[in-house]
Amino acid sequence: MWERRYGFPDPMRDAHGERLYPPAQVDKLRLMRRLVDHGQRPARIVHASAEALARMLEEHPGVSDAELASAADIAPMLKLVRLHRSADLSAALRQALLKQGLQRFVVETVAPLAQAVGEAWMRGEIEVADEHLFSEQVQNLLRGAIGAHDSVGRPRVLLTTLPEEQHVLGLLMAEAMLVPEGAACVSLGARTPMTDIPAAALAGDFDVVGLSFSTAYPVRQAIDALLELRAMLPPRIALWAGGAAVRGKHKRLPGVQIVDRLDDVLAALRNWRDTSSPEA
Amino acid sequence: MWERRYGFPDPMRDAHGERLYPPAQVDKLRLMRRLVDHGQRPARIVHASAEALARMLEEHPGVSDAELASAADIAPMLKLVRLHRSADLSAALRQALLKQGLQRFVVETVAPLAQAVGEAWMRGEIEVADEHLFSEQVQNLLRGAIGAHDSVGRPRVLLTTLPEEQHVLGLLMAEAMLVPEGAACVSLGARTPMTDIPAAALAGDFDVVGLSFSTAYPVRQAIDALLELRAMLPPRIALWAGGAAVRGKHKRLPGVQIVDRLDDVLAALRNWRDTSSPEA
DNA sequence: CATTGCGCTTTGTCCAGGACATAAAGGCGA
DNA sequence: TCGCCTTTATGTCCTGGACAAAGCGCAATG
Repeated sequence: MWERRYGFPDPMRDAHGERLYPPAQVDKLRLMRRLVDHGQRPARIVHASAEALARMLEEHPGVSDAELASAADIAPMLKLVRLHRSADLSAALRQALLKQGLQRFVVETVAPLAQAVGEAWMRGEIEVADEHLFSEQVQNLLRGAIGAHDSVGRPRVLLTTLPEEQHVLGLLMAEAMLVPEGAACVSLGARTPMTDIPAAALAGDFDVVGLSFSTAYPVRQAIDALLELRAMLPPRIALWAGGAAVRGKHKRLPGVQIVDRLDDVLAALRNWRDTSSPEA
Repeated sequence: MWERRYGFPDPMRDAHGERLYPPAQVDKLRLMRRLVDHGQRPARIVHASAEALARMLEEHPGVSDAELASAADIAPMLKLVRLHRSADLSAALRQALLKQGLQRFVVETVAPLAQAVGEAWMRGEIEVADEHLFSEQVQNLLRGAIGAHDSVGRPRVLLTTLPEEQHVLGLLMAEAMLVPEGAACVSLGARTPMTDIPAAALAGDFDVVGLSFSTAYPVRQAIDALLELRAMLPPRIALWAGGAAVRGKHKRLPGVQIVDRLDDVLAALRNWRDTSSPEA
């Protein structure tokens, strides 16, 4: 479609008329994708040179001042990710966990570091492999810490993502916030089909269903899916949603508890206990 | 394409000519997909009724006798998966791990149970959510157990999957086999781009790169990718590959160590140490 | 008797131009 | 300054044709 409309990309053709993309065009497309993911529109950037696009990425609005401030604490760890120092990164994370405790570790270390890693990837400063490495190390640590808690309390929370969303860190962070408060969390991991979610929620006697949506998730699709899910779930089961795609969408999502920041998970939990305990 | 060629599916159309698939056709397509994944060809099954397809699934060749035998031991756990008893399943797995130790747990419990769960899903006896739940519980346990070991020995092994392969259990099982033997494993999780793998292997001073391919992975694609990767890696870095898609393909993959069964991971490890220790 | 090679059949993907639903942006009035 | 509405931008779907590639069976060979 871009080819027809903007004249770019303009691939070569093989002997049978199929498109062959020169590396230079692929590189430019990768740069464009990052900018589009950040809100730029294709028509605005399609005619810029690769160098100009790279410059736009570096000048990108970036993290807010508040986040930059906390970034000072996590800078050393970000450097370890950049240098592929997996063993050192693992040790640094473990130390932070021991020092801060699970909940503070999530709020003060994992969340800002994940954001910083994502930003760095957006700017092309680190590679996919580094991002994967970071994600794995955090998963190892969080899963271990979560596993150390019992899960027998209330509410019983079912955590997962929709099929298009494959990022799991959001779920794990939520679980790590909830478990120390005595909630019983069960995570289905990523990519659970829509129709399976209400079935699983009913079968497992859950009080809350929690979904996570990362930046890349289409806002409209997230809202439609949440409203549909709300209609499929009985009223006694609460629906919580968190992540960039639903931030600030309270108004458009009646009956859905929006979790804008990690702290809000705890607020939602208190709220649930206040409104539900009388009947228990 | 099937619509043009076989006359099925035959969707309704909305006011603007776009296809609308009645639930019955979607159900039949789901049954067909399972059969196709098991090697049936579309033309053979497209004209059968939904009932006939369901019968074909149940009569499907299924597990071998040897696997059935060991399945007797895991039957109780499979039942817990079916009944969505997440807490009991978690406890049963934990107990098996303590009793058997990490390596035996992987070989005797996790692997056959994963296979049984996959088979049950294929037959429609359990839902996607159950499979996810099982996978999550196993991940929690294995990651915790792996994290308890140091990773400072040799060989240094980099584990991951290619972009089309999202199953992570194979990697975790391999890691769980290797770590108790004193190998230093780093997993990048699933879906690492081809070009990032050699870069990460060189940057991290690795001796071995290990890839996992599940049943659904196209055999041809796996072989091409492995040969390409072999050419991109320096000779001193070994390339190991495991999973259903590469089983028995030794001949077509010179220079690649094929891991047919979990035990072969240990054989490959011994082999590497025998051939590499003299120079160390 | 197992195995390799070859040709036929089956199956999936690509091509092109047209149409239109839907999201974002900009203008206008309250 | 906010919210609504029009206009523009953007992505997805449609159709029918063509062809590459994967799978299957048969024949020939060690």
